[in-house]
Amino acid sequence: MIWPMFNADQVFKALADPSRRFLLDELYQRDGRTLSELECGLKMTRFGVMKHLRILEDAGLVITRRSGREKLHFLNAVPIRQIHNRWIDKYTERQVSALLDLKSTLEDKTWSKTKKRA
Amino acid sequence: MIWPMFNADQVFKALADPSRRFLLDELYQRDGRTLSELECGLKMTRFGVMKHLRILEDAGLVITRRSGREKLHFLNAVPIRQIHNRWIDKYTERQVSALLDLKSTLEDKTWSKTKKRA
DNA sequence: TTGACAGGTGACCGAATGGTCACCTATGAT
DNA sequence: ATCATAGGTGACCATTCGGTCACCTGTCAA
Repeated sequence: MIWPMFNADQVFKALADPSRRFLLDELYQRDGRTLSELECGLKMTRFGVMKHLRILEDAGLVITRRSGREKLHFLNAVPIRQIHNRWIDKYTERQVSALLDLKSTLEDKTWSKTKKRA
Repeated sequence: MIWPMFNADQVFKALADPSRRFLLDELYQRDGRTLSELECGLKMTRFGVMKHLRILEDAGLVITRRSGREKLHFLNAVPIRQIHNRWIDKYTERQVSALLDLKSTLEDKTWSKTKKRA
């Protein structure tokens, strides 16, 4: 059987750049975007965006499909989950996720939904 | 209320280096190690390891406690879970984690527990 | 108290990274 | 056919990053 095997180093390196995380955020919000669409959100030339998308694709965080002369980009969450599983076992997961659920509940009550992301 | 707020950029940058991921692996296996203990596992001078631990600590991935002239290091999984939550919603989580559980089950049956990590 | 041991700082250097540009290929509309 | 549009490549440069070293601080034991 052929499972897509993700190179941990590539995944982490890919996630290390804020522009690439922004691209993942965009795809998380809506899949299937083209290079030109994704280019709009970043103050950067097309070539920079292309380079970033290439790195995300090589890492397996983004999957692409050609459609005519366009290239559609899709988010793949599997490598993210693998990162999670590396340092969080089933037991710890319950504690940590409960803590963060509580945190977001409190934030929604007291403040507005302000999310600070880099 | 004072919640420990993690800077996303620091966390991802911290995770981008294989030596630092190795240090987290070590602490995941057993908490409360000193610099000297952690130094042994890496082919690097003490100063390099110290720099890496500093970066992990600043990112909130490692928490430290002084004990006499020693400094004990502990793994903190919360930022890892936050990464997870950024791109994996509750619905996707079920699919992805089921997929990875199946994957590891199959691997345990067919092969031995070989883990390739960078 | 003095020496050995655990930890810490700032400067420094080679390697890797982010971003741009000149230039090229392929697809679709007219 | 041809021209605008979407995507792609390789070289190049400034900045950042990983690692080392000379040197310093603090703590425990004899």
